[in-house]
Amino acid sequence: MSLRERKKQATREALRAAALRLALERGAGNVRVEEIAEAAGVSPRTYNNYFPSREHAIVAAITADRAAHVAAAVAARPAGTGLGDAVVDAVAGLYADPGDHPPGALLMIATSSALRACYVDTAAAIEAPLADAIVERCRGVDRLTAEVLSAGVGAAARVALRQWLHTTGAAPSMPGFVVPSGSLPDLVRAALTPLRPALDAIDGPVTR
Amino acid sequence: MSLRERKKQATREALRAAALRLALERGAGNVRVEEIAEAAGVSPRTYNNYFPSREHAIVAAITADRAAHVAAAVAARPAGTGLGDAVVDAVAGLYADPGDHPPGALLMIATSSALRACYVDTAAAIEAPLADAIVERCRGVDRLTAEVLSAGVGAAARVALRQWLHTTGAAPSMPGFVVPSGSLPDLVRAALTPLRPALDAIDGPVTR
DNA sequence: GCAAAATTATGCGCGCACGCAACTTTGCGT
DNA sequence: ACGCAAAGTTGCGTGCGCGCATAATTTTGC
Repeated sequence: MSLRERKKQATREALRAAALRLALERGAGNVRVEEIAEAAGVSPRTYNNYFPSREHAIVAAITADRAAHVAAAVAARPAGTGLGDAVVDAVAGLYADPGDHPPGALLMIATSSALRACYVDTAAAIEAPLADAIVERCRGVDRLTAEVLSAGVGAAARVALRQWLHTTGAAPSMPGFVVPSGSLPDLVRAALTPLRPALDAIDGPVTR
Repeated sequence: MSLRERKKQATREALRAAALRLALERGAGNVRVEEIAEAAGVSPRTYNNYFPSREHAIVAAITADRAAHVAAAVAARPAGTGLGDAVVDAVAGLYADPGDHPPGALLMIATSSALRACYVDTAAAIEAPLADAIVERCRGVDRLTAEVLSAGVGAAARVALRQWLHTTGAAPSMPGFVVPSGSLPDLVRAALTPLRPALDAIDGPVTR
């Protein structure tokens, strides 16, 4: 990897880290782009060369590179597995890994509506690679079908995310008291279930 | 209806009309919010009390109230019809009606990337009423399933819209030369087809 | 009718996103 | 080692979205 790309990734990571740290320190709404940029040792203008909005850097510190994982996870399933099982396991697995998130991060995201919207939208990032993974796995399907199914999966994930964040963060009256109300992976699985007939109709229309 | 609501609707309509007219006259990118507001006889600040962004007023002049139509269209299908037929017909019917759009309007939307994104996002507006219509029609389904299915339908519509706008507007080299590349309703139907197994699995799991 | 209450319109200010035009750094061939 | 083209960074200016406080307008209660 060239020096250029290493520097870019270093800057991106520095911005992510600075954004998350500052947001945790003083609350999501009290962080200016200028401050994030300064903490990362970079110009305010440069910040928007890396992230399209103020919230994206904070959320990116948590979601990092989900997109790449999905495609790999779908491709990693044994060839005998049905599309439904492969996709559901892959997507649910995305949200099963706790990662190294600072404990208050998800709570903060659930609290701020702007961050919620941004976090929910990250589910859209899995659609394109998922479509590629589907056409790669099931050669018979056309492009439109693959895109519709992956968009449907993304939409279901968004519904699950939204519901989870809503029930999790909806406790403004008593701060510090948060009930996860069920694990996220289970909620994602439940949200994906109504789509399984559509998924399963692809690769195994006669296998039953 | 009270005087207040009538005035509000009049203002909203005036803003829509002014936005569309100005955008058609001098191009989508050469219209400032201030000008739209002035043409509608209202303060610039008031504009953003009616529309959240500059593009929304323009797009709203075309899409108007799609959301209400979907719920009505789904509910209007005979009770014997399956959920799949009802939803597909209702959504496809939305885009079949040519309406009274000025001829260049859709071309303009297809040309500007910002307007494209905004127009595609309007498909999300049908999700909430569609979810309501689904729980209304099929009493057995839980809320999560209805929301996931309607979100999937909205996602499929977005894919269709995006593809249609892409193939329609992708002719920057030869302006004025536009091939619709197939009717939008047919494309919507095609995009909804992969989801039919999921839709049909709801109300008629034993009817086959 | 009229004054209080509720709702809406407006002005102001701030921060953000981004196009544009310099300027600086990096990669690469000679 | 040198220089040039490509890529990245920065400052500047503009328009936008919106929170907030205030004025104008409609509705309500009497």
